Amino acid sequence: MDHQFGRAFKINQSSQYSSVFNNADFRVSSPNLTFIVKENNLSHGRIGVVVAKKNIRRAVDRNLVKRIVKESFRKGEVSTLMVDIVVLVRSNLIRLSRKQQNEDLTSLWQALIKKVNYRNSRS
RNA sequence: UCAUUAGGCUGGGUAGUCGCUUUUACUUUUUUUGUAGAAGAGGAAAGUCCGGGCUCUACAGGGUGAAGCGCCAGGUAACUCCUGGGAGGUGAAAGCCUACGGAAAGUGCAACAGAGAAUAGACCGCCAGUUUUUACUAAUUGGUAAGGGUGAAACGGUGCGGUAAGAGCGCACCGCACAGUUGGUAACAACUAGUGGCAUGGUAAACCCCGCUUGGAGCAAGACUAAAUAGGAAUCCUAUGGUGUUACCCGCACUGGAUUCGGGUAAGUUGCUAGAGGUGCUUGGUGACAAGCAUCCCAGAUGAAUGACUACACAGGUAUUGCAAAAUACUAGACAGAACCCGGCUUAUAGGCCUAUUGACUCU
RNA sequence: GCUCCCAUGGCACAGCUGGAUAGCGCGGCCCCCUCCUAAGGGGCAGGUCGGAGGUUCGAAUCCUCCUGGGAGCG
Repeated sequence: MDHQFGRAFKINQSSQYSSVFNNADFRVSSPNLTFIVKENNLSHGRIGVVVAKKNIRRAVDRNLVKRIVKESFRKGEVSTLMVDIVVLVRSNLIRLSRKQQNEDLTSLWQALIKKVNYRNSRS
């Protein structure tokens, strides 16, 4: 499997972010994370992580969370889906252990894939 | 060996897999893609508290105001920083701390207590005179700052003389001020058969005075490319006006301005990392630091690159067992992430290592 | 990147040209009033003035450094 993760896989403009926020197709969430999802016309998925300074105070932790989320996005199959994903992070995530974080993420990815497949089969 | 104090260094390691950013070479018609290689967070990157560089603004002119600093000498691009020295405070010592100019230019402040709180002050007390009384008792007039008491603070201290009682009233010693001499670049220190009888209480992180420093804005500074170009309509105000110009006035430069309607843009490149640079050696200096020589190129992201997983060894923490040594299990964790760049300050910081100092104990 | 403000009982505020018992309203507790409640009246508790240093005889107040919260400019 190809595990590339270049700049094309990131959402990197504020207009793109706001379009996802305003025209979201559906959401998937856990107590610590929320995924906001919108279908796109590209051949691959894109991801952007939003971490509020209020939720996670230290810059080290904020960057670490972003890296972890992107890493799991890259490893999984979600990057092949044609969706834009914005991830909102809550303050509890940093208190969990690394294992729990990964479990939380993988379960959310699976739920997301199910929803996308369901929508595709209906249309 | 234990404790104390001061200073410095380090800031987990090795291997593998998958990724990220920049870049070099090759590949490719250019972009892209691919292959191989190289580089990729800190001592505080932090707080934004000071000082500079750099950029723009009249290359900043004058005045008022405002802010900061304040023993002396040196270092530095500069500083409110650093080094060395002095003075004061503190500690048994090594050490540590100090916004450390002026209260003899002026103004103000000092609650409560106390007689009196700043051109001193008679509450008790002491002494003298007068009157009175059994009384050295009381009253009154005056003298008196030695004693008591108040307070954070009471207008030199101790002793002797002196006196009605007292008083720098006189003397000796101490302290203080001034002067001189010596040492020191200086702050300052030491000394004197010296002069003065003592004047000058505290507070300037109260106003203030003196001296020194500071024009303002900040890489979203600024420059360029492309696009849009921007000119249009209406109304109103006016060359004693507006902008540059972020305290105010003058001066200087440029110039008509404001509101509404409708419309458009907000993309990229550069600035951007060769620097008061790093490393090593030598020389000068007590030191901060400086000079010379050699050598190296060492992060440049932009919803923002340095991460994840696995294994091993070492040290650590927690729990259990154990007299202990140790064993087993779990855990991975110091503080923390560059955003134009430097010099400092301040704050956060697990564990480890090194050097010196002082004290105690033991041995030789 | 730059600049400024605030923090005082449970809550919202005053005191900030230094002077000691830190005050007011709402709330809490107790008592009175009422058949009972509300309203009304009386009383009580509750504060190391965000933290740490410094200046001063004396600091909520002045100065310095931190912590937390909020606002503005571009």
